[in-house]
Amino acid sequence: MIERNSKSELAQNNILKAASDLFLSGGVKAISARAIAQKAGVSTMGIYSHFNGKQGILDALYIEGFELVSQAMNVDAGLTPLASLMQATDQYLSLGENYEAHYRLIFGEADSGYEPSAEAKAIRLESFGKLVAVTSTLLPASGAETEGSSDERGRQFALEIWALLHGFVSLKHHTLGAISNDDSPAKPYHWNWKDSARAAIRRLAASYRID
Amino acid sequence: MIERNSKSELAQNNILKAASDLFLSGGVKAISARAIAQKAGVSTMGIYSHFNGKQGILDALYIEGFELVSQAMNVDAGLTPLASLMQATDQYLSLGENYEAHYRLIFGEADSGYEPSAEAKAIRLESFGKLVAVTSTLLPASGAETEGSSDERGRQFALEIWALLHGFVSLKHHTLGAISNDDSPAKPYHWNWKDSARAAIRRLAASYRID
DNA sequence: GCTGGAATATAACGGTGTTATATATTAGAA
DNA sequence: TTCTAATATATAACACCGTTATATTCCAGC
Repeated sequence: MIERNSKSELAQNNILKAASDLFLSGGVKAISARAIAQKAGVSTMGIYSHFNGKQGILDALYIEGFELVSQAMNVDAGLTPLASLMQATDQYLSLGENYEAHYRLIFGEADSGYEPSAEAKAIRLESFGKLVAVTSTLLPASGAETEGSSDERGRQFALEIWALLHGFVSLKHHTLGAISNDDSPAKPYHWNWKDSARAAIRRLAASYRID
Repeated sequence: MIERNSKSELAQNNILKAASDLFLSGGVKAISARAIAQKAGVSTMGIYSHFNGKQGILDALYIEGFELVSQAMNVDAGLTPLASLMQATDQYLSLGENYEAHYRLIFGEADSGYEPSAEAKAIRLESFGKLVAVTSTLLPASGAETEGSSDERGRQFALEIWALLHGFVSLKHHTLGAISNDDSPAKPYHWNWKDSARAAIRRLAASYRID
């Protein structure tokens, strides 16, 4: 029984590792069922018996991606609210760069036909819940009645943070990649997209009176 | 000569109209070469002789999308800077909803293998240039030296506007769609993603002292 | 009317996701 | 230990995809 589970689990682990490796190096185009099966040393039917086909493979990678997003929210203890926010910002921007394949999958830029499973959707909702919880602790106590309940204010803040950061990462992938000059000052505008994103986050923090 | 050009142009127009119609109703999955050819009444070879294949079809749709983005920046004359900004905001958010297929294509959520042609990239750069020009006119005169040149300040503002709006539209497509309640108050959080985006833009405008 | 270039139609290529079918493996019961 | 049934696997095949080779048709110009 143990040996049988080990063999089946071994096949599953081999398949997922093969999928992750191919995905990190070549993106979604690199993870055909045939390519994964060949790299994992199984038959294409194994992708279906162990993982519900491409759907299961993409779900697993999607969940990996949201685990990375959750990890980006972990900051050092003892920092000021602004320092915490800036550290999480840098971690998120680096995620968008260093795990580009996972990032693109999360935001639908990998396989337009992919629809996350219920389990995968639950994990992304958890990620958003964690974001709301973490960013709410950064907000100063609110006094003004017009700003709505602290729950609503916390969620609006979380949304603005995420929309702004994701906006920069996505624009970097599709529009600004041609004009960002992380490495080359010869490009037209001569600016750094990450510094631009950091400045935007600082301005947002100031508008919420975080310092 | 005229009749022959008309016939060739007729074929091109039929192909592009077929592609746009299928794209608007079914997204990128609906625009296979065979489906477009059948709907346009030509052979698949016609997609290649008139349009350089799928590349040319996607380029044409991509350009349509950026034309829509540029149109979203056209606002009524005589408005205050803040009213102009809010009108453009509403137009952009509606674009993300009503032309979802085009919007997804622009931001790489349609066909991960698609790389815009040089012509298409030039048109998107024009779009960004227009955004910078339009939003710069909304900024009050800057006095503080620490805020950088007015060109840099204008571009940073344009980027923040676009990152924020695109961030909201993209999150709506992929994460917040499950929790937005445009139509149904039964969903968990009971809020309106567009109102949230508007509030974020107002806050950003205030931080740039636009009113 | 003929010729050559352009356009078109069709079938085929090599890829994809998926699975039907045959075969191999293995656990459990007798 | 043997047999059976369930599970897993390997292979080939299906239908679809983007693309194009090849044959045929159309048409402009001489």
